[in-house]
This record gives sequence, C-alpha cells and structure tokens, in this order.
Amino acid sequence: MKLTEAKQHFISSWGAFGTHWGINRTMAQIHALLLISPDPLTQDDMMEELNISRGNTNMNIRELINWGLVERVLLSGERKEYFTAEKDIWKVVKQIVKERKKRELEPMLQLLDKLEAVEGDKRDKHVKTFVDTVSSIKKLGKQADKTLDTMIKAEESWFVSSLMKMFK
Amino acid sequence: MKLTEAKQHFISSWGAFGTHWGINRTMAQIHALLLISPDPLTQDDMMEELNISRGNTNMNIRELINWGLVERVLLSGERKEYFTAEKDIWKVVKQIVKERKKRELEPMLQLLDKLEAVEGDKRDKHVKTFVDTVSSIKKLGKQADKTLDTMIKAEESWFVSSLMKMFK
DNA sequence: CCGAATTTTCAATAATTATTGAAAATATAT
DNA sequence: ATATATTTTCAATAATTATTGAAAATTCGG
Repeated sequence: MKLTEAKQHFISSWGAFGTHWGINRTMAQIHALLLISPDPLTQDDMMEELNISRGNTNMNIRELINWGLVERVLLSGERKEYFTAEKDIWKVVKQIVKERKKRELEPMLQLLDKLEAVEGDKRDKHVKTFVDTVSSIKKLGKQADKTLDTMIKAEESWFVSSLMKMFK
Repeated sequence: MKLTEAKQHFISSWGAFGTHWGINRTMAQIHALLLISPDPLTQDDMMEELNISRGNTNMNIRELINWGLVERVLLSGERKEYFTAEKDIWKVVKQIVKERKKRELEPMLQLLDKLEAVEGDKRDKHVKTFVDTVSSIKKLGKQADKTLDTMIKAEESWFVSSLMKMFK
C-alpha cells in the first residue's frame, strides 16, 4: 500500500472510530492528520487535505486545543498560524482520559451521591433496588476514578510493565 | 428527594451519559429504567414510564439484548413478554467492555497491522512519522486488548482489591 | 494608522440519526 | 381454524448535529 492511500485509510477510520466515542468525525480526522504529519500544518493545509470548509476546520482545531491535544506553533517569518499534535500516544491517551474524567465521570459521581440519599423506606423494594443500584454504580465509579488518577500520573513504561505482570 | 424524582434524574442523566459514549439516549434510558426496577417490565411499562413509542421501545430493547445487557423473562400465566437487566454492575461493565472491544478495538488493530506495512523509504520523514505513529498506537492498543481480556475474566472483588493496592 | 492577510463567528443549510405510528407478522387461547 | 393479543418492521417524519460560507473581527507589517 502506498503512503497516500494508507494515510486516507488511517484518517477515515480514525474519524469513524471517533464517532463511536462521542467525538465528531472532523475533529478526529484533523487529529489523525496532525498525528501523522511530521511538520506543523496551517488551517489551509487541513482544509485541502480533508476537503472541509474554513469554518469547520477552525472550530474543530479550537476544540482540539481545548482538549489539550493540539497546540499552536509560531514559525518565525510566517504570518499564518501553524498547528501540531502531541505525538506521544501515551500522553494523548492520558490527556483524553483526564478530560473525560473531568467532564463526565466526576459530575456523574456527584449526582449519584445526591441520588443515594433518596427518601423512603428501604423495606420498599422499589426504594431498595434504586438505592442498591445507585450505590453499586457509585462504588465502582469511585474506584475507576482513583485508578484513572493514578494512570494519568503514570509513565507508559511503568504502566505497560506493571500491567503485563499483573494481567499475565 | 423523593423516589419518583430521583428515578427521573437517574434515567435522564444515564441517557445523557450514554450519548457521550456512542449509545443512543433511549437505549441508555431503557437500560437505566430496568436497572432500578425490582421486577421485570413489559414494553408497555417502559413506553409509559419513558414516554416513547412502541417501535422505539421495541428496537432498543432488542439492541440491549444484542449487547447482552437485557434478557427476556417468561412469567407463567402471562401473555406479554417481560424484560429484566443484569443488576450486577461489574458484570454490566465487563459485558460492555467485551462488546466494544470486539466491535471497535479489534478491527482497529487489524487495520493498523496493514497500515504499518506501508511501502516507502523510512528516511522520508512523511513515511517515518506515519509508520511511527501507527506502530505506537498499535503497541498501546495491543496492550489494552490484553488488559481488557483479563479484566473481562476477573472477579470484581479481585479487581478492586488488586487495583487498590497497586494504585494506592 | 492603513490595508492586506488571516482568523473567528454564526445564521443558514445539509446530513445524519432517532422516533413515530400504523400495517404486517407472529403467537396464543379457545 | 378463528379471533385476539402481542411483537416486529419500516417508510415517513422529526429532531439533532455537523458543515458551509460569507461577513465581521482581529492581527500585523509597513
């Protein structure tokens, strides 16, 4: 397979992959493109490679910057802005985990805390099932939260080798 | 907070949560409803509780059954079908991980294998960056795949206590 | 400060995805 | 077998989400 074709495959399947994870296609594709680009790219480069409009490109680049996955680069002597993505995949994964934890897991745990304190007699099976379900989700969620915190701090080498031994 | 209100909150936020994970709102809400229901429910029960149409209810129940999260229950003397959800959250998580691994991670790893074998001179930085990116994603993906396999087999008690020690 | 280059915004539109509801198919009791 | 209850399908529609493109805002060199 030629590089051009391989790049197309990579970008389009990264985009499709993203849609399964609540990330929009274009955002994932821009990210994919930057991941495989040795040098920083401009908005125009991305528009051309991915055949998307200026507005779409711009909004999704900003979103990737918010996620901490892409950053602006200033190239001296150039008027245009350039962008580059973190290439260390372990760092990328940690960054995504960190953001999703903050945006989704933490608010969910806060809600569960409130819901667990529902009024009512636990001898009523409706109350009991509700409280039991909420409590068990909360328990697992809290554990996941701690685990992810540690993961976020970890080095890849440590992570891989520890897990290899642990889950052999 | 009263039970009725708490249930509403739980169902609607479980639905919103689902949409961040590529699961449609209704499917997540039906699942939530079944999780907190002490007894099996019929399609009509769900239609009424969630204010959704028969067709929508039916399609999403079947989808939940495909995911292995819900099953039919036959109640003797009843003409209607009843449905119930697995209540053990650890089993639920394992089932979801198992399915998503099969549906998303494994096909991605297969693709990466092919893309890694791209033609071209690795002294060309475009080729090099492409191959390096693909390889490192593949490496991490393969590790995740193994780790998840072990997790799928694990008992919750084992999982929680091991991780507690590991990630103290 | 001026003017050109560049970036950003956002209302309009397109594309995608979810939902309805009624008809068809299936199952069951008598 | 027939009538009735129940489930399933799916074309039509609604709702949501993504994308465009042109106008406005900003930046920056001279």
